[in-house]
Amino acid sequence: MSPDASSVTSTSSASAKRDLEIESIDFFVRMMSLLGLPRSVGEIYGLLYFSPKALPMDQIAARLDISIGSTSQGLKTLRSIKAIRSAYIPGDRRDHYLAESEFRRLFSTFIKDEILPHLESAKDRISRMEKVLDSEPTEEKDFYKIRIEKLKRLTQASGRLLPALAKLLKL
Amino acid sequence: MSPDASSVTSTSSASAKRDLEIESIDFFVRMMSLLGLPRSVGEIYGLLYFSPKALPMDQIAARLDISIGSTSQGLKTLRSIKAIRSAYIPGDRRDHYLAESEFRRLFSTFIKDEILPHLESAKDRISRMEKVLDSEPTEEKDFYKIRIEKLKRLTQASGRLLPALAKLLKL
DNA sequence: TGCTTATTTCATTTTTTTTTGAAACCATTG
DNA sequence: CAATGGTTTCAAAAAAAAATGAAATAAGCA
Repeated sequence: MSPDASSVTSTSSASAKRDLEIESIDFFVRMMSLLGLPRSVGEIYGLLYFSPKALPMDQIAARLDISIGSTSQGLKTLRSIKAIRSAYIPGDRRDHYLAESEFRRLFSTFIKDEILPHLESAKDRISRMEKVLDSEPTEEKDFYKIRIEKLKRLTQASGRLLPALAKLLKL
Repeated sequence: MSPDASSVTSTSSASAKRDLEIESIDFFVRMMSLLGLPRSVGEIYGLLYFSPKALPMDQIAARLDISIGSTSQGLKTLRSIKAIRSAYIPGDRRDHYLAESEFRRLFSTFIKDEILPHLESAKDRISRMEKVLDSEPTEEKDFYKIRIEKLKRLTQASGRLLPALAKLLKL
């Protein structure tokens, strides 16, 4: 029964805002978990996405009822994938955060940072495989050759497709 | 120094095969974890991918040194995403498994089974948001309207792009 | 410079996910 | 139709991932 300490600044329905907020948080928690990011990261982004004003860390933690440790970590992650940016609020020492609403760019960053590096190391691995196969006389050489060839094509195709996709999303 | 109990059926270098196997397992463990699938699933697929002959469950478990419980579970997962198929070996009661080498199809299945359903529920959620926004007079209505609009565009774009991508991969 | 407030870091705890191993179940065959 | 071999299931254990909370650090202000 304690009154909500957070600022109720408007005369308009707080519950409508809350409803939207909750749907948004729910939406992004799922979305982020699809990208393998922890729940707290989705919660933070979801909250910021439907917040008309930039929010400082302590308010984010309070509204979501998570620790400031998680919040700090989550904000760090979101900064690293450029999903949020901080806004300067005069007369307030705290950093204030806004969601980068162009969510598609986020995917693009994700592809670039999380997927493409794996592809790079895949290329190295395939070279190693080819070297092994050449170096020793192995039965079923054809079988192995074909499999390696298929892996190679897969990584090449991805190496072309993903950057194209990333570019497409950035627009 | 104990002799390897697993079948050494050929005169060709077993170590070359082993090397390829290890690289393959390593490769697919990473790949599958990118899709959020457990390590054991990647291991099994990696082993099968570079196995010229179909392997029964107990041999898979033995080679990977994992429990038959994990193996059974992993095979079930791989079957569900059509990443493997079983081959009938006359005179042997055990099921034998082969990797479906067209790995791209696997992505396609993944998109269809794991991502598109989320998109469906996202549409419902957005309708709910619109209803909330219409029902109550809220300040910053424009802000919320724009955000909902952006979400809508995102899901619509994905709803078009992903099936197209899935089709492309299936070829 | 020292004081205060904000933020980060990180060891510990909690939660979630994955693996194990044994029992239950199934299916073939002698 | 029992016995054997193969597979699945699932409760418990182990491992991995995430969240907490408090100490360390940084950063603005008097």
